[in-house]
Amino acid sequence: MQRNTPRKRANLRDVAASAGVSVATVSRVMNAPETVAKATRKKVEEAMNSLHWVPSAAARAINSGRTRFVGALVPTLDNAIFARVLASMESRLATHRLSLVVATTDNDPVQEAEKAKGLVDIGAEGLMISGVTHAPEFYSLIERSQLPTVSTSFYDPGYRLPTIGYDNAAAARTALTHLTDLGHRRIAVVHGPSASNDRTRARISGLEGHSPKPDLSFFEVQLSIAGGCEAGLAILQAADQPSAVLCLSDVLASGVLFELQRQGVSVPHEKSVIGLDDLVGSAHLFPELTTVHLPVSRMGAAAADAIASWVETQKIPEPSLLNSDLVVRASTARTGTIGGHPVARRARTDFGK
Amino acid sequence: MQRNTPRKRANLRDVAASAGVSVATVSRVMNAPETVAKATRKKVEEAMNSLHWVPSAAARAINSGRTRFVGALVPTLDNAIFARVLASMESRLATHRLSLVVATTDNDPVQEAEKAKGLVDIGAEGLMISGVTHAPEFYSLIERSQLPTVSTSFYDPGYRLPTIGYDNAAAARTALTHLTDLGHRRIAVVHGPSASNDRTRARISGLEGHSPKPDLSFFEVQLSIAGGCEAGLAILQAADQPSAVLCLSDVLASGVLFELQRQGVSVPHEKSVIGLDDLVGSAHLFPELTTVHLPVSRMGAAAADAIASWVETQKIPEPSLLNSDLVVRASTARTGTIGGHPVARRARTDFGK
DNA sequence: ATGGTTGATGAAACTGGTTACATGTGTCAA
DNA sequence: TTGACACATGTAACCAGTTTCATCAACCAT
Repeated sequence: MQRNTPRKRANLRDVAASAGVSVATVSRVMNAPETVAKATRKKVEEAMNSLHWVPSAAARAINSGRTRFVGALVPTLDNAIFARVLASMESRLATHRLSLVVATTDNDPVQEAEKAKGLVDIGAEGLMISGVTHAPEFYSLIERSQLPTVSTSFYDPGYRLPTIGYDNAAAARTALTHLTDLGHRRIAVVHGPSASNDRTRARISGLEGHSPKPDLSFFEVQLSIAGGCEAGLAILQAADQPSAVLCLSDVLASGVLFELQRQGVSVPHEKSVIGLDDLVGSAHLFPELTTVHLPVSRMGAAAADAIASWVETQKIPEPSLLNSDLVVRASTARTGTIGGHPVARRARTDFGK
Repeated sequence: MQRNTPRKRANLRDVAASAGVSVATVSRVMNAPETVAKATRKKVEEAMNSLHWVPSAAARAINSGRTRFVGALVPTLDNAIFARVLASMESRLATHRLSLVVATTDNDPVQEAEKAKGLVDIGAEGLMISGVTHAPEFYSLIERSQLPTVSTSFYDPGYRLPTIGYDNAAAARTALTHLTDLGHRRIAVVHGPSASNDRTRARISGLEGHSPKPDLSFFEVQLSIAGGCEAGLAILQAADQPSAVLCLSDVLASGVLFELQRQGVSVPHEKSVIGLDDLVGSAHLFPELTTVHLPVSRMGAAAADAIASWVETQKIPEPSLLNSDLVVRASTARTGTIGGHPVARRARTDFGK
């Protein structure tokens, strides 16, 4: 029973005519109801209802100059880390009565520039991006449009855009130090594609010049659980077996963990594994993953606040460094310690029939 | 060196004046460059640049009647399943030159209605929602605004909105049948909050009246890995130990898996575990998770297409049923079989130093 | 009765684009 | 030389709202 009337949507004038008032009065009913006489208001509201009138967002926006939404450009939604950032950003933006438009870039600066253009075209009031590397077209776009844009996932007060993030190099170093503190010297480092990801490069660079100097071997795989599995297998087939695996991301660490178990290698007894991110699930893996916590929720909220205030006050927000910290759980142990770790492979006790 | 000029953004008239042409010509340079003489075009482009002019999306929208973005209302971004749906939706929408605005509802119909209102207010051209249960205000909103809205994550051709999804009851039944086929009769069912989630309820109802009739015990926990762990522990403490655990979601299954391992219970030897969703990581867990695949990527893409076509042609799309299928992996085994499964706890072979 | 104030409403200008239509110029065939 | 026509450009109306300012009636104090 489709009503095929190519019904032209009613507009404010139609409502005004139908209610027998002026357009100004209708507008007032929307924006300042208390200034309209009760009887008049009622008439207008009835007219609105009977015409199924919904005000045009565009027409409002043209007057206020505000569209009330901002865009976020993230590499992918498949990594829980970005989902987390967006989740907290979205909820914080909501408190500023702002909505969030999401665009994924697949780590490709060209796609990023295109999607950014698309966001500007549809009227985004601000932008959130991830990482330091972007296409020249991207920079010229935000330059000419003077669009409030904050860059996240890293911290650099000297960057051309305000940054809100953590020190990736330091986070990686924290993880490495934890391993060397536990006596590990031969360490496998698992990381995602470094060519297309500056944060990965920053993390790798944080491993340089460490003292005591460890013997690092690098494994580059796709940034996914499957990639982690792949790395886990490759590590086991290497000539010199490392005593610990340092994963530059928790998803990789999860994959490594699963694969080591699959291959019968006990963690942390035979090998320690450390991650970096601290995803919500990481605390519940088996064994519970030792990792470096990255404050991504706070980062999302901070980015939301920064953009909102920039949009509202026109003042460029200060860059902000969020600290990351080591979370020691059950997947790392001192070298040479066999069976000594309290949580790992706890014997089954009194369950079962 | 902030330029504190409270610079009013340049508009089309300013550009026209600066270039010494009419507004129509400037507009043409934007929309039909080939109709403008080369020299003129150049003049105009220079004026645009020097004034840092970016056309107002709102003003464009007011003429075209199009804002070029649609909204998606999902319970949360923290569950990988919704991240997946949104990811595929976003990329498919991009092919229709549409952007995606994301709003989370936290499974709360009131929040959902509010956020929906927000999306309509900022001009969303269409909406995607999840699940069958919504607030009356929500329905009246989409009714009066006549907003193209598709409902996902379930299938019901009789629903008031077109649905694009799978049969939740059937998917759960598929999982259960797999377990009974393997000889399991005493089965623990782990699920998320049912009160606030109709899909969970549908899945539970799919378990009813099964033949052969299994002995089911239900464990309701938060829909998270932590919740799964909790359920895993609770199951082990139950009086009658089930031989299999049916999780109505893969995140729960992951948690159960981790916890069982932590407690020294071997899967699938001592207990089989089956999930429902088939998240990308599930294939790589240890042991690889047997689950029922839900075509969420296809669903996201289908929803994007449906909304796009509805917006463009004004024709209500047909509801669409996507089928789900069993994916047998390593976490389930026949009852009574000890050590017989090929993948589980394979002995460590020739690795190590 | 007069003037001042308040409250409710309307007329019209305005936002920043698009576009129908009009105008003016140059080229070419008759 | 003239008419036809294409091409480039301009004028002004238009989209759907908001907002300024004016108007007018009612009320109250003088």
